Amino acid sequence: MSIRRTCAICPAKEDSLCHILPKEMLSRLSRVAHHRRYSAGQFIMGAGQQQDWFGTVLSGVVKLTKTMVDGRQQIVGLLFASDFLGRPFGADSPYAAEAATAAELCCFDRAYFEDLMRGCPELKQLFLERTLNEVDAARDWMLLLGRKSAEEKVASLILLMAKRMAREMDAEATASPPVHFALPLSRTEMAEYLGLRIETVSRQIRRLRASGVIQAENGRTIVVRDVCKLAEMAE
Amino acid sequence: MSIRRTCAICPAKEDSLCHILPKEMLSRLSRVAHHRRYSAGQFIMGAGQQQDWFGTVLSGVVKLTKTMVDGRQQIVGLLFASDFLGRPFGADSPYAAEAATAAELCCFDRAYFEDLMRGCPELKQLFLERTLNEVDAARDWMLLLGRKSAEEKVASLILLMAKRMAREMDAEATASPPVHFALPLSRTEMAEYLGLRIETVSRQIRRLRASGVIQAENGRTIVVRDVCKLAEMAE
DNA sequence: CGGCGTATTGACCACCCTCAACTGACGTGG
DNA sequence: CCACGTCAGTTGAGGGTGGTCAATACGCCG
Repeated sequence: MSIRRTCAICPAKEDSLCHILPKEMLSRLSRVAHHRRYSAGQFIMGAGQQQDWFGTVLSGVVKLTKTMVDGRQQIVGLLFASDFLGRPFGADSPYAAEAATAAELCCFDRAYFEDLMRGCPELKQLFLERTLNEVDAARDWMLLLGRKSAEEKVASLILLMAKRMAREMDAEATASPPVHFALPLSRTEMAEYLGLRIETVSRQIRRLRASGVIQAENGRTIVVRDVCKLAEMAE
Repeated sequence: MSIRRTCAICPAKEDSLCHILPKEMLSRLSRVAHHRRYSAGQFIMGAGQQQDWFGTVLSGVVKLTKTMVDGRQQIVGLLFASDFLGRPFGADSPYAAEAATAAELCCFDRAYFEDLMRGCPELKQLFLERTLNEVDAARDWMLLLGRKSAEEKVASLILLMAKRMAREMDAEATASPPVHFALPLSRTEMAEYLGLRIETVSRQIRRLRASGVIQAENGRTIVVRDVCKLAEMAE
């Protein structure tokens, strides 16, 4: 049994959950997996309803959101390439998933994947470790939301995006100090992730630009000129 | 092999991680487990250092905190009876644990417990599900920190504490609408959990009292007169 | 009683929100 | 080709929520 071409050229490869699967299991999984494409802003899955599939992000950025009855919204997580989307084992996902940029997912049947975890302790172990990391990331963000100033929040977010987006690009681009990338989030989304208003985000970005730490050509492209300074501003 | 008395009378029993262990495993675990007592405010484990043991909370409340270099602090989680404390599998815990009230833990050796999980899929499964719930709880709190007003924040926290503390008491006390309990957190700690200042918390509690939703005899005891109204204020 | 730590209360102020106008990019249609 | 609408982002002016600082009250204990 050989691995299908789709898996052999998988962009998430080494970082994905499935890469630890033994060859024959991966081969079988690849047979039931299928890809889905979403355009920016497109709805992926809803809050409070159990989805019959899970997915791995192959490209693009997916946001997880929570919404209050009166419409206030908070982004509670971002998924980049190789991240896993879905809530296995019973409970339904308490948040909605939406494509922040154009995105591609590799999807597999819910029951199938849960069986796979039961049958492959290594897979379950890896998933568990990822979930533990998600807890840590969420709690890190709690510190940001609860204690940081608007300036620190925006600096932290740009730093986070720079780090994660850099991986999607060539290694050489990552090495050279002035990091150059396209923001995967709109101002509105940045605000929703940071617990701020869009105007505040806009003003803080202006200040960062004025201080020479970043350089923004048009609204969506950013050059981080001084990563250290930015990290320092993010505390 | 019989189960030791310590486990037979365990206050966390049905809700603890270990309750799904088969008898003989539990029996062996109980032999290596030992209890630790902490007084309110006492330090339990540090951030960034790997502990050589894990624990289950038997009584009291434990807080998990993150601190910035300049001293700003955020509580990122609360542990009540039957909750698990520790970060298995490699990574060190990125937050500190401290007793919020007098607390008692049931502790077991790190390596031993990790082996136990490897040997008992049911245990690992339960731990995984709990971890998933922790992610959800952390993200719920992100919504609170990012989007709720001071009034909603305080109402949410009192509601949360009322729910969790009620379990520690008699079932009859839970049933009757006016819930009566002792706050496990000081004003400072409430503020650190809510991303507010102590004075703001104090003022909001006063407003809740003025509106008749709660009733506070001395600083640390609270009676929730109208649970529905409180839930409504928390959104 | 005095001392200490925690909580409350008040006065003031700053940061961020709110509202509103404006700009620029893009697409459509006359 | 330009007029027009739309949408995202920017900028400005003003206001409110929650922070800051300081004084006071309260509970606890020696």
